[in-house]
Amino acid sequence: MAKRKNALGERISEAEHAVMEVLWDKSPISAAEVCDEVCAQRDWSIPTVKTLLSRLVQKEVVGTEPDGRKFLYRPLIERSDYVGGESRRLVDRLFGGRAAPLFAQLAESEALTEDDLAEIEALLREMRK
Amino acid sequence: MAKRKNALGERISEAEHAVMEVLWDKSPISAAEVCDEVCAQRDWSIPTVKTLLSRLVQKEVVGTEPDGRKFLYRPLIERSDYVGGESRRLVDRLFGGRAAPLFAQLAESEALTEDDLAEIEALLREMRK
DNA sequence: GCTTCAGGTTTACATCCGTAGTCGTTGCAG
DNA sequence: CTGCAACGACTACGGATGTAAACCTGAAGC
Repeated sequence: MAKRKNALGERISEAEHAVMEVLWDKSPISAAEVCDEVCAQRDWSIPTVKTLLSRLVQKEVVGTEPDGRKFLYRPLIERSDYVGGESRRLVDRLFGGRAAPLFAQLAESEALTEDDLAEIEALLREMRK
Repeated sequence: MAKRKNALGERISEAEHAVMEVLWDKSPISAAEVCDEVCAQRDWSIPTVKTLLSRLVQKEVVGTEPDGRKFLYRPLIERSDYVGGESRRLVDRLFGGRAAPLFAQLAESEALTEDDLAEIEALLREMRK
């Protein structure tokens, strides 16, 4: 299946997503700084981070700005857009586009904490207003 | 990265998932019958379906039983387990394991229909009991 | 100036995924 | 009995992904 969309067109892989999270959290930053954030957790080396960054730049979801002789990277897409897209993809693929069954599923697999329930109730009340 | 290997261990790819859906809907059935269900929609040929089926068998999420000359295939995992796992993965990866932000996200991106809201409200009331 | 080092660009390579073709066996129509 | 058609098994192959080394260039230290 072909899937070229807009700026969010090229899919972001899981490893790339880890890099995006760092950039969403703090940007613009250098490749080395990105590595500081993730290399430990994911057990990566600098070259790996560099590769992921250039792939993200190619996909036009990350932009660069020169800073002396190096680059600083910053995300070109909003985290909420990415997260929204992924969520929708899941809901479409597994629940026929309906959110309620997803909710039911989470409830059944005990993935909902008391806090979650309270928050969701609050959101619902909010939306009802 | 971690690789799980038991029943639900090996990840099911998107194409494989399409085959699983057929099997969850109707099983046990032959490869040809699976093809009848999906080859049109996904524009696949029989060899493709056979490949996907054998990969699923290798991953031990689909089982076979001989039926004369051929095999009948049937899923070895519950759809709800798969769906639950995928949902949880998404929630973990994108929302720090909390379901409420996912809900908020869906709300914000207008992925919630009036019906969804009503159903979720009902579910909430149910859980409160 | 020459060496070193940091940083980006290229290349590498194994695996997975999507998609499909070829091979070998064997029951069945002649 | 004999060739054929149906199956499953094996093979193929390009593209994406995870992971990383090799290489090039220019700045910074000595």
